[in-house]
Amino acid sequence: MNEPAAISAVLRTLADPTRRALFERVVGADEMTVAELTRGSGVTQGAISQHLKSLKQAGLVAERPEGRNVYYRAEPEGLGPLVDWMSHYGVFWRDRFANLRTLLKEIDP
Amino acid sequence: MNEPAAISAVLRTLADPTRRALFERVVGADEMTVAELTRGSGVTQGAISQHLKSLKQAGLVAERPEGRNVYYRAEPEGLGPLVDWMSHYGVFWRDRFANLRTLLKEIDP
DNA sequence: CCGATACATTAGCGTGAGCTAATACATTAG
DNA sequence: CTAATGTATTAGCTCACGCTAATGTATCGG
Repeated sequence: MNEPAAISAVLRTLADPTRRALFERVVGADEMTVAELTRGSGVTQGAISQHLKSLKQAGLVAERPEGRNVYYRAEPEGLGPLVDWMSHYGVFWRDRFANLRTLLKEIDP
Repeated sequence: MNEPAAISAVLRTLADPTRRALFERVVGADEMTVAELTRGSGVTQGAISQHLKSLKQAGLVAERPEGRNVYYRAEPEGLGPLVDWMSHYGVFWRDRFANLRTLLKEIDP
């Protein structure tokens, strides 16, 4: 996928609150099954599968089938296009760089 | 606006390709009128005004009326919620930190 | 004044997104 | 084998979105 399309895909995918919440839950855990993700989501299992399909196509999650379960995990590279796109507007980040600095130190002191 | 709503607004606003292109053009210049932004946009002036309204409500642009012209400029704080949201997933950035490091040095050597 | 210009707003149209309910398919349990 | 469980897929509904065309409003020029 070329970059502009990737950016559109990531933004469009994360724009939906239900789907973003789903992604955040996947991020929080190492792996989760569809059934676990359905519980407490407020929507049907079918809807969850559809959202996971979108997230997968956007490169934000990956799946690992095991028996009749399918475990989903977050995919690091998925947010890459968004990071790259925002890097283009780095001039706007200056007010927020305290956060980034903290983050940098925490990861690579 | 509370933070979750702000994130949704920013993501939803930037998800549309036409609107994102509009934002990128505003970022590229200091200020632009609606007529200038309409030229080469591929859509009607009315559509541009609608998109600018969305961008304004998301906090991504600001306006400065002057006579019968209205000058639009990019608004730094608008991307803040998105930066904050992504900071939460800093664990995913490691592959991309070269870019951020470069950016940091460039701004505060 | 009066026509032209710049922008905003509205109604209406077409399209796509998200949801449910139902179904299909594979796997496990008994 | 049969029933139950986990997941994906589909059809169909509703609704919001982006667009155009048209109109409204204010400002500038002659």
